[in-house]
Amino acid sequence: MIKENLLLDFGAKKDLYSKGDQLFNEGDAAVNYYQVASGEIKMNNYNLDGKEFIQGIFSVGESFGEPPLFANVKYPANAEAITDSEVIILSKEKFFQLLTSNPEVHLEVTETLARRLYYKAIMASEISSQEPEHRILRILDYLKKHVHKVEGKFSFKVDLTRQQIADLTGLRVETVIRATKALEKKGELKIKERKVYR
Amino acid sequence: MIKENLLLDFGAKKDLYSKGDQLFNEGDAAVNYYQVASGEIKMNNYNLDGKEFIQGIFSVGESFGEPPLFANVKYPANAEAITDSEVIILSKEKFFQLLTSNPEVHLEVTETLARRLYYKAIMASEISSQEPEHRILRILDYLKKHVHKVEGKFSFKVDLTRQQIADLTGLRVETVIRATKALEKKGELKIKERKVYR
DNA sequence: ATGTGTTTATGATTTTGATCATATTTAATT
DNA sequence: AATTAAATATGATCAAAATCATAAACACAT
Repeated sequence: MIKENLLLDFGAKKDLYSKGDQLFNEGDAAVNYYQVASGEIKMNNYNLDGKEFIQGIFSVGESFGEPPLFANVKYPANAEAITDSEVIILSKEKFFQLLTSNPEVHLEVTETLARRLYYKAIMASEISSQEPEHRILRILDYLKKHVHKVEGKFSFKVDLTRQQIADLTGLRVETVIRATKALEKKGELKIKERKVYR
Repeated sequence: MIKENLLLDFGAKKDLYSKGDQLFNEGDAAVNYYQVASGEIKMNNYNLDGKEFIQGIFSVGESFGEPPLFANVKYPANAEAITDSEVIILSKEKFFQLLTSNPEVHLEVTETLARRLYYKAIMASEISSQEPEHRILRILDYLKKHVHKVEGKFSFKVDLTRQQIADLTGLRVETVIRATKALEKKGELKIKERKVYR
């Protein structure tokens, strides 16, 4: 996260998006730095049979879509507003100016990328093989520990639908529903008013 | 990749590893920057049932294991020499000194992380759902385009065993063997003297 | 209060990749 | 050259998740 004032100093603008709006699409060239000011943005892919895969969900303070700015590649996924959202946008050129004149911010950005890489590395190995129950627990544990940063049993209320969990894990809704029930029976998680707690 | 001389200037040392040697293990704290001088290093995980998942394979000039230096997390995977290898090692402190006094190198490191993130993003969505043939093609196409950087049909000789392809995609050897054969029949790839060409 | 859409739920069936077993070919080692 | 090990190959069976079908519960808008 880069301080809002600093971004505005370098000419960033705030944009409003309504639920369902697309910010950019897979294959687009990357020309901006994006940071969530309010609401939630998801990055996702749709594969050939129309099935969605959610790369990540970004909330207030989090940036997204920076890697292609550095790597000079096209966006590997789409960005879509999950809820009505405000997003701070800074052009690529000005973003790099900002980094050059603020090395400590550059280091923070690198750290952000490193953290995301860490997440992807873990998910890659978990998703590749493990059974459904394993995949679900790993995703939930990651969100609990690294995104929402809460501790204690069942202290994390998972604010995702079964469908979204499916899209994060590459499973099917029915499988997620059955697996979460099985996990509740095993005491790995709680289900209260249809919401999952971990 | 950071220039060897620059690394040595900052006090880096070269170490020799024999095929099969472990450089670090999942869960270890990250204390060094690593860069391959010769040979090949892989980073991998073993899941509960002993199945291997290969996070990446790094050849001469490539660095690995940097993210945890920035993100202050434990290694998410092991590092093992695939062949006898020489590796340049620089301590975390000196690595950061190097970055601070060489901002352009820092930018290159960030770019490396960004590229790897791009790869992981693509793989995550491909691996999550697609059928085996799809997964294999995507991995091969990525290696062809982004790692070996060759163009033209069947111009890329895949220097991986069927087992390694399986470990990269999260599939089983038998599945990879059958899928590659099916792909050859479809004209998507060539098999010459047991080697796959894409 | 009623209707509409979304999310969760559950059973039956199908499909596909994993698993098991075993064989053949090629490469490495003595 | 002979032996051993590694990699590729292939058929048969099994298991598990996807798929299909359908229903119930809930959220919300009118």
